[in-house]
Amino acid sequence: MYVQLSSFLLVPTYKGRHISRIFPLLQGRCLLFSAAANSLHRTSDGYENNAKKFNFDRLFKSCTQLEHAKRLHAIVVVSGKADNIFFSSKLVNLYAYLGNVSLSRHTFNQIAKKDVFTWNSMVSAYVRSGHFREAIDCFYQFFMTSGLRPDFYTFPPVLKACKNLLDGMRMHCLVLKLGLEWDVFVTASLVHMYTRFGFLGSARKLFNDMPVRDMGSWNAMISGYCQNGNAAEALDVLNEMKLEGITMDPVTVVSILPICAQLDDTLNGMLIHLYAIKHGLEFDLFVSNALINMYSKFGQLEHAQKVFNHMVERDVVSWNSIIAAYEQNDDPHTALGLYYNMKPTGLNPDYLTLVSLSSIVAQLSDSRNGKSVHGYVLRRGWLLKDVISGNSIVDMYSKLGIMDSARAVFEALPVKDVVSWNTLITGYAQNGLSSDAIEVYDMMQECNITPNQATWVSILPAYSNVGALQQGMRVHGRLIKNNLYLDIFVGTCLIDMYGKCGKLGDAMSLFLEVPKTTSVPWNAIISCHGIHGHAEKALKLFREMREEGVKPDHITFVSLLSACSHAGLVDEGQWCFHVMQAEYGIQPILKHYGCMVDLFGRAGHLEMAYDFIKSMPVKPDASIWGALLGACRIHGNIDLATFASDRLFEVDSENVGYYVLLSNMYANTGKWEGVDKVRALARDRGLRKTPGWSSIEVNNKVDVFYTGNRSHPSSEEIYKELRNLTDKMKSLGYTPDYSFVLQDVEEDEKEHILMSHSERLAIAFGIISTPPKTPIRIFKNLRVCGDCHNATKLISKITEREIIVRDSNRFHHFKDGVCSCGDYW
DNA sequence: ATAGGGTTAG
Repeated sequence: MYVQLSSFLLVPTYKGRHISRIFPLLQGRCLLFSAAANSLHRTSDGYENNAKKFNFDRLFKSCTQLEHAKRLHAIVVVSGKADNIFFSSKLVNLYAYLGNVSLSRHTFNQIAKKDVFTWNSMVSAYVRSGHFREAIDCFYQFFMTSGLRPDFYTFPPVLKACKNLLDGMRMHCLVLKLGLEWDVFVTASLVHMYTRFGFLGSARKLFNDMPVRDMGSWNAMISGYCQNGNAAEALDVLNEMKLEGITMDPVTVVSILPICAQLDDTLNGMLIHLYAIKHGLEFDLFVSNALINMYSKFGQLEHAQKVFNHMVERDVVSWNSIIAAYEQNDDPHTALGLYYNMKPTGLNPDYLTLVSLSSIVAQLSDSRNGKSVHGYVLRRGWLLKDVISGNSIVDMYSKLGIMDSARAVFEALPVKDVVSWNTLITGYAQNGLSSDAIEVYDMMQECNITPNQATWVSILPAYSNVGALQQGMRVHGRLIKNNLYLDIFVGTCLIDMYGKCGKLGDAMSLFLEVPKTTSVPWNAIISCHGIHGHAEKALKLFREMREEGVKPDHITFVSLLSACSHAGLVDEGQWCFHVMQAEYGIQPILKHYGCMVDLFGRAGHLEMAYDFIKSMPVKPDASIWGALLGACRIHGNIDLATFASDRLFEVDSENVGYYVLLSNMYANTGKWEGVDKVRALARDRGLRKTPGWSSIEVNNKVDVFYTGNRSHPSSEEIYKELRNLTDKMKSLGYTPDYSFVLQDVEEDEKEHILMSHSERLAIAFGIISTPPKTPIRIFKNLRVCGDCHNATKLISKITEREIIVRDSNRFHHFKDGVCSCGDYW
């Protein structure tokens, strides 16, 4: 027999760890062979003791690869043991354990006379390999056709396989019918089943009625509460357990740690860590993984890293956790380094590794590796199998600004959940493509997907961005119905939406309703007053915020400083800048410096602005020089402008706006060669002028107008109305200001160019498509043109309409021939 | 001989 078997059993890759413990004297390539042969021999010869010693169980457990299992199977067959229920059922289990359930099934089918153990093995094989549907089917086949009675070994796996409450309750009935509820394992499994479907009451009742509870029962109840986010109840059960003198085991610790993370309870988290050390659970794989995740959520990366370093054994979850820890705490470089360190360990990245990786490349703005990540996920088939993988790729492309790819991946997803939609909507909104965001949101509605908080938080800013007040109000109504409008994030978005759509009063009354414990809603309302030019009110709100003990953050001060600069409140702006550092210890960032330069410059204190730049402790970037340049344009200081623009282009700005600004200054002074120079520079750097557009919402629909656009259905009427208005304006003393025409063309042509600016097209469309005297609200993506500003004042007088124009900078409220900005902007 | 309860996420 030895000779016969040896041909099967040349095992070149076998890791001899388990076997060499059993056979310290036998080592080498044929270990498995010897052990198997010995074991079989003695068993069949009736050497009971030896059979136990060299038991097959150890051998089965030592099979770590499918090849080993197949060889073992061969031994069983060759030695005529294929009909032995024990060996065959073991093989059924083994194949399932090694991930090949079809071989399990095949082996199972070969068994002529199946007993309860055999059926149990098959059922649990399906469950272990994740084939829940098949497990349930197999169970019913067992129950209905085999003539055997399922026993208390059958139900724990079957209950795990139930994928909805109905299945679970049916099983519960069967358990009662078969009188198996006395078994701790069975009842604990029922408890777990009920918690999985959120039926915590039923679970708790079963748990309370248990006459005996083992560790697994306690853990089922505690983890049930934890996974449903019921931290308080989980802690109650934990205390009850402690009172009965039972201590936590690794499973309890692992269930409870995410709760500490969720509650941001650093103290208890560390106490449990100490407990784990004291009870020798420190090096448990699951415990360590859970600790890494918890410390990561606390933001304590050193602790997470320490746990990781001290681990004796690491699996994919360990690596995923430590990579995600750095990725989510804004350290993509370290995270990427860890990813590369993972490779040589021989562990294969799984889909969650790639989820982190996609976020890493997005944070690094690494488009090239973004494509590789996409390819990797695609090749593995994860994109089709798992929504989360797909969503993470859509998110990655959105963050990289490649919306076409994001859209393509989204379209190809076989299953889209609410997160998929949210990700795409947020992607468009964050990339400034508001109308695309709205279009996707409308599609989502048509597909009957129920939006959630994240949806509102991304669609509302898109509405405020194009001034879709009516649609925004519709969402507001819906939120009132769902009682979500007082949610701090949604509420803030609504405030922002009303503020940016010109309804400052509505923004304010909402602000009074939402909880105001953090700076978030305060920042929104302060910034809204700022863009409306109400700097005094913004300052008053800031004082109230201080009185209520809410700590301002750096965004609060950006809003305040910008409010002061738009209103020309130089002293107040300086006061804010001082308070920010002296009272709140907030170090100014470039945005704050930019606001200060703007504050001085706009008010005409160009020297002060320049001195301020020289006194800055950080290197000025393009936005700083851009602010100075903008001020120079307002106050016509060509020399300083030339100086500022030289500095500006030294720092290699990517912002087209500054090139346009400088080119405009040259154009205004007739220096066309300067214009050409700047345009060439922008072209060399691959920058294209942002096309100007204006939008207006009429009848729940947003219309967008580009400068000179004639493709609108009402184009004829719009130009007719504009010619009509221009005539009336001229009789009121309007003369076109050609300094805003940036092309070197004839005068007639210039007048036409001014008339077809996008803001004027939108206003004219508003006039012809709404009833007389209705207010008109216009949005412009760039700054409003100076000549259009003058013209709009007159149009508001001629048509007796309020015209509210929001540009990239602030609001202009035109009424009776004057603008709320007092021509200071 | 066969079983339950556990960590990572867009």
